Amino acid sequence: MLSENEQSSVGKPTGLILPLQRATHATLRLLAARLADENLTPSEINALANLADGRVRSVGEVAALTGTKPTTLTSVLDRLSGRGYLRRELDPADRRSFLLHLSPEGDRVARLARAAIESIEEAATASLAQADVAGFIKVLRALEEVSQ
Amino acid sequence: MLSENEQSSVGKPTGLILPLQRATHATLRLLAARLADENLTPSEINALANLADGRVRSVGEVAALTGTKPTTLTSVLDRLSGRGYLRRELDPADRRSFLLHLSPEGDRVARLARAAIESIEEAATASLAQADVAGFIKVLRALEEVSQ
DNA sequence: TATTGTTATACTCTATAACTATA
DNA sequence: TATAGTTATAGAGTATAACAATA
Repeated sequence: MLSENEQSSVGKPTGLILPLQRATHATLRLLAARLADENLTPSEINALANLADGRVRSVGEVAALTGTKPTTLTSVLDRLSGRGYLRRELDPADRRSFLLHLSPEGDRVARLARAAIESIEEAATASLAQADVAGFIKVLRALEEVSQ
Repeated sequence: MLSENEQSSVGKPTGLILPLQRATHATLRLLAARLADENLTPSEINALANLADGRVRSVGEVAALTGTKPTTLTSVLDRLSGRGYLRRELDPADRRSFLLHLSPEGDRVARLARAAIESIEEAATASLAQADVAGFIKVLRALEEVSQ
């Protein structure tokens, strides 16, 4: 008899994507709850967290980092911009493109988002081996790669 | 000087949740594209795939498996039911609860969804070690657990 | 001609609150 | 009283097509 994780023959990788979506939903909800004071939606958190390192990025770059399309980002950026968290500035090097600049207040919230994310990550991986985390990242990258 | 992925002290697990969301977006889109003939949304695919093993489940159970709330599922189930893919049947053991039964056609589509998922999983993990996949699952479970 | 990003548009996703039926 | 699930409602997420500006 085989256990649930070794169902069939050799290393059949069943049950990666469904748990992936489940975990994404769960972490998204927790994240929004932890940041309830800032009243941020998952997409807003995601966008801010991807700008939290202080680097200026274009809309397209943030779209790629969040895994969405520029068109999806527009309304998110509108809201963040409306709150004064960031502003769009024409890229002098390519005037079709906008560079996203965080305001000091936006930077504060972005750091908060990043900290909340790291706190969850640390809690989750505290009792796991480094090799497991490394495997996690490898599989994630592979899933991304085949999904391009 | 430290690289971006080793910012602070020891094995700080930075960069799990952001890539998680990115990979989720990417796989969701690929999945919908692969199943374009069936015209299914990500949530419909997710629900069906979680019923594809032929087991009868309640709305609440599928909600837990997909990582959403029952209220979110209602419209998804309405659409699937409207297409004749499943029907809600009162649970005789608890008449507040509905059991979800796939029709033969629903079962066909659910298997298709499951197969598409497995195909992506196999492509992604083909060149990875079993230990990496095992680590992936462990981290996923841990993230879910701390996010309850 | 091709690309960046927005606008217009159309659905889907998501959840809270209120409700019904059952436990 | 508590729980399962729906309905009503409101807003956020998602993408395609059309467009303007720039490359």
